Amino acid sequence: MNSRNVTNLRDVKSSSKLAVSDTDRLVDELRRRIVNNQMPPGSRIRESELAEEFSVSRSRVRDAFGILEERGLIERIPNKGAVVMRLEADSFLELFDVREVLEGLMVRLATQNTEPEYWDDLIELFGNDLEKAVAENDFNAYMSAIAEFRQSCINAAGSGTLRGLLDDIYDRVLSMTRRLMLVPGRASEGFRQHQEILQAMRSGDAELAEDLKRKNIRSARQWFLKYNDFLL
Amino acid sequence: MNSRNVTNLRDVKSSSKLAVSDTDRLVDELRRRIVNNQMPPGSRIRESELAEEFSVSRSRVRDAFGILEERGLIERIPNKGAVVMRLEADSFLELFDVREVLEGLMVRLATQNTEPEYWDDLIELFGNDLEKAVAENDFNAYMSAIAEFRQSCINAAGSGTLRGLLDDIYDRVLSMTRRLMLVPGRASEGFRQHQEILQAMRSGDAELAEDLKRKNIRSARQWFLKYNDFLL
DNA sequence: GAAAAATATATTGTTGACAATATTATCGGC
DNA sequence: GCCGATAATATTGTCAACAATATATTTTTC
Repeated sequence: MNSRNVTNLRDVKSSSKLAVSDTDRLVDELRRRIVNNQMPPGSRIRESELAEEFSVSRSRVRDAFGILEERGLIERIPNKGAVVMRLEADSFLELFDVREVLEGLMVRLATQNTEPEYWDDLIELFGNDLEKAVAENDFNAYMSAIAEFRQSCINAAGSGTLRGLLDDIYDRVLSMTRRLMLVPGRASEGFRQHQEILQAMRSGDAELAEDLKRKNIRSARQWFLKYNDFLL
Repeated sequence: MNSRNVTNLRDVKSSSKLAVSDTDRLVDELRRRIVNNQMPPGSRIRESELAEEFSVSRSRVRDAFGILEERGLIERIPNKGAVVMRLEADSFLELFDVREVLEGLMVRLATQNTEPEYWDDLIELFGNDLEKAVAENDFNAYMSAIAEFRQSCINAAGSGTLRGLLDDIYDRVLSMTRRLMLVPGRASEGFRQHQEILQAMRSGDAELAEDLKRKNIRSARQWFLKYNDFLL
């Protein structure tokens, strides 16, 4: 967190244009590459390479590495260098556990803090068109819809603390989320679950929404467990 | 999270003796000073001062600042320096919200992963002696008991991811926890709640334990709300 | 020819010097 | 005496050279 309060780096950057340092840019770009699997887990990253590519001094790269390390995206081994963190099955299960409670909290707060109409746009987004797209395996459309849902919820929840925690976790599970979507049946189930959650939110039932969101993550966890041989 | 997997810095350091860098030591000491209010919120911290005091180069201090910043303990303002983060009432309420779900998860997992006997020591610790101590306002005894409870739960839960999140939050709320203890009635209520939670854990009822822990945090939140004029 | 030792190379870790910026002190005008 | 401009100081930000460490290569020895 930089010129920031309790919320984390990205928020402030997106809300206040100025003061994006070299380090911040580096962090952002490396984060992008990691979550897009352009730098797959286990990849070695050399400081000097990046310094040259981005035309910055090695110190900046070093600072960026420090932040990425603290976020759990890379691992630094003294005198050996940095490698993209490799997540094991255990870690994913742990992440599912914390996601269950945190995303549950997210939708509860979001529901409590908004008028029912706030959700109409999302309900429309999760309508027949998207259902068809999901049925036809258009995962990009589904992914961006999920992302929008997530973003709207975080904004509505209005907790910088929660946003910070969720953002950190999100980076670590994104690639897995995408792979999980490929498992036959998972996407359409997830779609339906999101519809149900949105209905609960629209009707203002925060407790129900929380419960449904938790069930949603728990079911994703089940699919992961069942297919983790293929997913990891 | 450093030469470390998903867990965070402190864990690894405490489990593997070697490789405690200057930076790590600095982070630890500064963290201690901040949570003990030796450096109260709003305090300005100068890099060169610390560099001299610890006989390290300013770069190390800088690295440490980066980590503390990412953890939300200090705020860095470009070209102006670092100040200890000042938490507002809103932030505390946000922290209570996330604590509620995360500590709930903590006791649920802890209960699931242990044999009933695991909790006997803690149950004894939270016995008549401690009750008397609390009644006589011996807050140090109570604080360390709470800390032990917490640590046992985290260990039993066995999730590095969760531990990392809780540790981060802990640092930010410790000073508030201590102040809240001074409010007449809060300490003894908290004590009783912990006894109940321990009973639930001892009997293996994970769901109940989670529910009780959540109620525990929620009641702390209520007290905070009621007395925040005095607490902040 | 294989294993061990010694050398060479590459990469990370650390530092102190310098540049950029903000804060404080000084001075002159009214 | 007070306000604004300007200089002096202090503090953070950046960098490039050097040291320490690990890895790869070559040489030596049996």
